Amino acid sequence: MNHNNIPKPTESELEILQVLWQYGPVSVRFVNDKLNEEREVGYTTTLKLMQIMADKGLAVRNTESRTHIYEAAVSEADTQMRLLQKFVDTTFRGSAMKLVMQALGNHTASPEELDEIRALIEKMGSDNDDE
Amino acid sequence: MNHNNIPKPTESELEILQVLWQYGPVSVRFVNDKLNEEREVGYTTTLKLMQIMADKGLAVRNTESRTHIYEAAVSEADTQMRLLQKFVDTTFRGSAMKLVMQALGNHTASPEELDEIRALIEKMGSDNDDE
DNA sequence: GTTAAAGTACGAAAAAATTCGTAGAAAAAC
DNA sequence: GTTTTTCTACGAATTTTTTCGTACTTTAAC
Repeated sequence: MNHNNIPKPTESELEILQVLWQYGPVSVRFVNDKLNEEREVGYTTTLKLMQIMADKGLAVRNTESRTHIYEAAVSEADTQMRLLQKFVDTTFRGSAMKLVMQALGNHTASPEELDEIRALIEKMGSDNDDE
Repeated sequence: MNHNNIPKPTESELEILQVLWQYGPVSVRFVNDKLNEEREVGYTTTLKLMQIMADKGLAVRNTESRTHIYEAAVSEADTQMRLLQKFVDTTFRGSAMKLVMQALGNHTASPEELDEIRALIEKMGSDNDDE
């Protein structure tokens, strides 16, 4: 089935997407093994989930060989952005800044990371005439 | 019922918590009206949810008068932190920095907000001119 | 060739979350 | 005082998500 608007992944689907994003086109067996490093999941459970994901358009699969190979059909950055948007809305009532402050305050950042953010801030401050 | 470890709120429960956090101790009617500003929700639906929340320990209620008054039993900041932690893990694979960059990059920040972040970064011990 | 192992398909059970209908009590309106 | 409105209680239907059992097919091992 080919849906035009891809829905947001569920928790379990996101776990699988993480594996697909990290390791590229892989088999169900591979994904299931990865998931089982964290928690016990049955093989057919993972299989079913990945089939559903293919159905929803979250993943694509190559069925040429008997062992189907799955690949993410949505980009990591896009998905993160979508989920972040929703998360900011529901949890931080839309205040991205509050989220940033909380995340920053809670995390021990390295000087390099802080420099990165500093650079981004400078860039944002200089050309904020667009968007 | 009094649970000792309060579970993380579901999506719907979080919506209700937002109202409780913003408006303090209020009635079910009040919460339901607020929710209906966004989307249609039946009164008994909201009622049931709030009863469940009281049961779980997410909210407390005063049943002295016929109209029960509900109040959040978990703090906004704590809950945000808990949910943020989980969100960073599942969506950004634990990289708070990537989340911050994404959130910053996606949001049009005011100069005041940027100053706030700049200040926070300075405070985090970044007064070194390395690299 | 037979047996065992590894795959997919798929329905359906189980679990979790959401929504609602109905009953009955209390308060308000008339 | 009767009727109407407003509230809680609560079971249960619905929907969504997750998990799994079983059947069947293909490949690998022996």
